[in-house]
Amino acid sequence: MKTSRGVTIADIAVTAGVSKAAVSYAFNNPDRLAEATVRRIRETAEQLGYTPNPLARSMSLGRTRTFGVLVPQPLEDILVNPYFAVFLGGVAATVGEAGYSILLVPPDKGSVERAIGNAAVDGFLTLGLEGFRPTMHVLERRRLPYVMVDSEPMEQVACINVDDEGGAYAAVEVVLRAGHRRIALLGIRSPQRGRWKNYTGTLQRRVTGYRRALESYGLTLGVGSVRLVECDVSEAGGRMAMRRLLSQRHPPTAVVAMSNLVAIGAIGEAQELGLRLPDDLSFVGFDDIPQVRWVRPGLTTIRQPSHDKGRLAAGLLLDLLAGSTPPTHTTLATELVTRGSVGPAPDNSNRNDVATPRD
Amino acid sequence: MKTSRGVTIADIAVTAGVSKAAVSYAFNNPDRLAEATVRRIRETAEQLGYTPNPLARSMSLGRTRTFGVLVPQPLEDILVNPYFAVFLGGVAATVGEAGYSILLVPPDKGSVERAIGNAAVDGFLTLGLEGFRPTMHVLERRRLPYVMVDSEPMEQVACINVDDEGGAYAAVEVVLRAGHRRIALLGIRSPQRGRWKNYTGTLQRRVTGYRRALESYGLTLGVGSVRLVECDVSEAGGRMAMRRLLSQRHPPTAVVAMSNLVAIGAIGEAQELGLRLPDDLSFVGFDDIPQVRWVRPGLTTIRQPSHDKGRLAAGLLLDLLAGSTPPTHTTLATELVTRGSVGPAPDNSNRNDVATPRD
DNA sequence: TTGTACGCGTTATCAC
DNA sequence: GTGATAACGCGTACAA
Repeated sequence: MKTSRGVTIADIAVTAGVSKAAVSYAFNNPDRLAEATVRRIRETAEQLGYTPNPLARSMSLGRTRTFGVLVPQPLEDILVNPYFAVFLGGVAATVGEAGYSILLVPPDKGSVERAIGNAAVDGFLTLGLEGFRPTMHVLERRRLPYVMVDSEPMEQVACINVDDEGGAYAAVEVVLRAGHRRIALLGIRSPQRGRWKNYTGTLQRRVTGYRRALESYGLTLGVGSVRLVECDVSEAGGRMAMRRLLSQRHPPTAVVAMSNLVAIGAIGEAQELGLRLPDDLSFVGFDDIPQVRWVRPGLTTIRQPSHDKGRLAAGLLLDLLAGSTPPTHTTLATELVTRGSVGPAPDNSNRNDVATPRD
Repeated sequence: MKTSRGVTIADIAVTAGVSKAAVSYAFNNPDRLAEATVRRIRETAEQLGYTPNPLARSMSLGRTRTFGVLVPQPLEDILVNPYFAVFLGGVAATVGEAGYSILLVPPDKGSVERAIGNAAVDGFLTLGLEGFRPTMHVLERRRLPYVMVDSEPMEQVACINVDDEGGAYAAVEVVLRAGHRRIALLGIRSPQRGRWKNYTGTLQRRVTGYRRALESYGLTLGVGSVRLVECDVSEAGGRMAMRRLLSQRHPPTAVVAMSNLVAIGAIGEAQELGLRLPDDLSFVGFDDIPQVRWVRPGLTTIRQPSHDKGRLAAGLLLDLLAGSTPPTHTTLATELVTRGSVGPAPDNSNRNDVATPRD
């Protein structure tokens, strides 16, 4: 039982003594009506406190002027990372000009698929999907355009990615060059639970970059003192991982993280445990969150253009919607930003390793 | 001309040889149908690649399961502030459990009112509205429940606020106690363009707190070397303001900002200009963004529970929607967090002021 | 299980 | 040139 049926176009039509169509025209196509009629209709609408029902309008028009941003984790987990805000800012900048809104679409009771089905949007932007097969299937079913960001590039699917492999390669190369051989890679918690050989998309590309860099120095991921540890993408996740790493027999002398947030957490933990940076421990991060410049020592990091990713992805989605473009693939460059968090490997830190550079 | 009319409930009805109603029941009320029928309907739905249209469903049910978060500025401006992400995280935590989504609602071509009209939501959360009268009018028209956060408390309107006045008082008191008399207050760019006597809501409460603290030391805002400067809520805004302040004849010895982001920008600028903290210049911030702990020296700040604001606001909106609660007002406490950014006023810094404490 | 009214605005078609 | 009529979009839910 509804207590207050909102004022509808029909109410105005009756009160003003015109048809529903006239009311609609008075707002959307005033030229078709006599000026006096338009005025009268608008006045009665004003008096009755009429507000068009956006749902009904969307229903008729067949579009919502809303884009869904699909994320694979609960929003409260993702929002802690400024990286997401930067990306979203890029999306918003492009989408806002076109008069579109942004619907945040986290998993519904753990299911990304269910969430897709419930979202009243004109298209989707997906960010960092890992197990993307079933998700894509549902996306295709909805017959809505979508752009995948940070995923595995697929034929006929619009994708925006960055050069993760190159960035990852550069990140590890930095510490290898500095003489480090006991290296911990701080990954991102994934459905694969550490089995990096099963990675896809962004994670896979990064691991490939790591491995290539390691191999050029004769090292192998997972062998000896080079290991990959998955952790929550948060400061706490970095701290926890760091604590575990430092409690081991041969703790790493360098830490390469897939996320600045994780790197900063790890740095905080290391510092609180009395280690000095970069003398005792070196760090490399990944991302370009603006706040990284607040930390001391400066964090050497792989910059990726998150804001541009958002802008481009949103622009591409608008193009797809307009039907003016085929689904394209774009890969943006990453860039090594050198600051103070990487130093030479401590003396004698490599006594357990025989690896030497090949090149 | 549509190229691909999506599969609808009617298509399935025809193919499966049943009525539309049966199809609907097969998904939402299977017990009313024979098992075999349900199975047959679901199978044909599967084969045809049916996806329910969320718009049509919302239309029927009269609810969208979406909340709109109304912000008074373009999203890309607001998203740079981690404060917003924290707030949104609180909203998401509460709203997600209830199966609701979040629609971000920035001004549409500069108009908050237009944006309200276009949003297909069940209710609104507003954040930091300044010129709120016309906005409220439009909100009321839509006859949707809404909760105002960081605004001027109004009768019959659900509001969540923090003790801005107390927080502001404490912020200024800290630097007054430390002997500072040349104090710059870094405000937030508002439609009032610096005329703080016209402030309402959060800004008004903060200025009131500032003034009360100043008065207890015989100082007056806007007189002598105590001034309020509005600036963009961003690091750049803080930097710009700081640069201007330091170029004046009698630069401040203490800076009290309404935002940590602004404070950090100002600190960065001051440091780059060769000033040492807190010896040459003291700073106090406002907010509780997590990343504030990354800056050195530690920023003394007024902590406000942004995450809780989001949680409570969303919870209140859910209650309003359920009709189980009247619109209530809640004020959360603020708290002074002392770190290293406030030091004693430099000697002879007060030679231009005669003010002394009264109490 | 079915038929059908309903929610609400848009727009093509038709009449004056 | 003005305005009305009615179909449409798509699922839901009540009466039969």
